[in-house]
Amino acid sequence: MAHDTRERILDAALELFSQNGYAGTNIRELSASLGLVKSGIYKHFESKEEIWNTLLDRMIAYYGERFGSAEHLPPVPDSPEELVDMTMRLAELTIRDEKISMTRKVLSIEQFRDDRARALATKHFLTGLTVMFTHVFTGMMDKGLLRKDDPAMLAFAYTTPISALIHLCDREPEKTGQALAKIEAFSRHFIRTYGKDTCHE
Amino acid sequence: MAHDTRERILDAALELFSQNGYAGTNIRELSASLGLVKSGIYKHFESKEEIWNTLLDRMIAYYGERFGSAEHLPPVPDSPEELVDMTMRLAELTIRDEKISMTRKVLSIEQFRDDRARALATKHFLTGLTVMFTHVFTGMMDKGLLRKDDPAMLAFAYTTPISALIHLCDREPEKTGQALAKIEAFSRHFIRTYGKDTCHE
DNA sequence: CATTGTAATGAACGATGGGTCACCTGTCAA
DNA sequence: TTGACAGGTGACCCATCGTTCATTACAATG
Repeated sequence: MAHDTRERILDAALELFSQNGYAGTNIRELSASLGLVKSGIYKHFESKEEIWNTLLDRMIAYYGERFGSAEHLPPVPDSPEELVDMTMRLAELTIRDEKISMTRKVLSIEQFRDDRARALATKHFLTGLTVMFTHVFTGMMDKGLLRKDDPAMLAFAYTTPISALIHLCDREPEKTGQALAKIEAFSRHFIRTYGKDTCHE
Repeated sequence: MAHDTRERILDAALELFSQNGYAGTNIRELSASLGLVKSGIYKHFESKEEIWNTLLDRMIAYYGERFGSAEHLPPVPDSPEELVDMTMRLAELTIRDEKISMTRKVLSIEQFRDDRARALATKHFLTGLTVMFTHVFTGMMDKGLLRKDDPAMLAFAYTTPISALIHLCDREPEKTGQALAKIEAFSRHFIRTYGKDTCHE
């Protein structure tokens, strides 16, 4: 019970912060959204800022254990089609998972005023995916599925367009369908371009 | 003088909003940053919200006349090197121009709570550059500088990675040098991949 | 010179923000 | 049964928020 409320506060805070930002959220509506009165919050956190810092701690820790460690690197695909599959699974997950989506929104909002949010935003939006797909593409080149090229550059060229579409979904969720279709089209186009057997004259 | 102060208020508001967001900015520090007392603001705007709306009007109008009209489409390059040049000029401009950079920051912060900011963010971050480079690449294919391919897809694949690096510069300005270098490297890599005479076996 | 209008001031206002505190309630261990 | 304590309540505190207003400073106009 004790722990439960603390977790519920963090959940609600993430939701509100991802909509209105830290400064745009007040303790009254935060507590109200949990069906308790505002002073109740202070039994679990000593200040609004502590809620924010705890939330950031969680986001940083979650990201670290989920994407930061080597053992969570995805398996190297055995065919171009498997790359598309893997990409789509990853994209759908990261778009549809409410918590991950809200985390991205919060980072978008707070990245310019909080240094830890700034650093995590760069990981989330740029370097994380690039590192992951550098590994994937290195493996695919070894297997002869991709032509020899700079895997880090390919990873960068592959993940940033997808990332842009993920951001679009955060901003305009009603375009999720189109965005996913575009991700798939892009993924196939990418393979057509960089696949081993491809030669355009 | 009259008009001047109004403009200075808008400039200062853009700067503060881009750092702390609309909710995180108060009229006192806004007026203080202009060397006047807070009530002075209300001779020029009737509310904080009117400042925000005026600022958004300006951003929307500026974007429309700057990137929205057909006559502002860039000339089609006559060589691959010219594409790199044009890209670098555009990137440096958009990164180093304080007002444009602050506009992007504001849109990042406010995109989830204001519908007009949401729409403008999608233009700024995604569709604007794509439309522009669809035109460029169509022209380059006609001139035989790029292999035949879907120009919209190429434009998407070309502009979104650059856009990601521009966002990085907004977030971590000290990385501007590396980011620009990476943009150039990416641009050259892109041409090596899609240039007409290229054939990887 | 008097007048008129505009920009700026500083004191004040009500509303709302985050945070505190004394109190109540139910649970559980001794 | 009792006592301690965690979790929740409502009244309250004070700083700060956006905003108003009577007044002043001053430039331009007649």
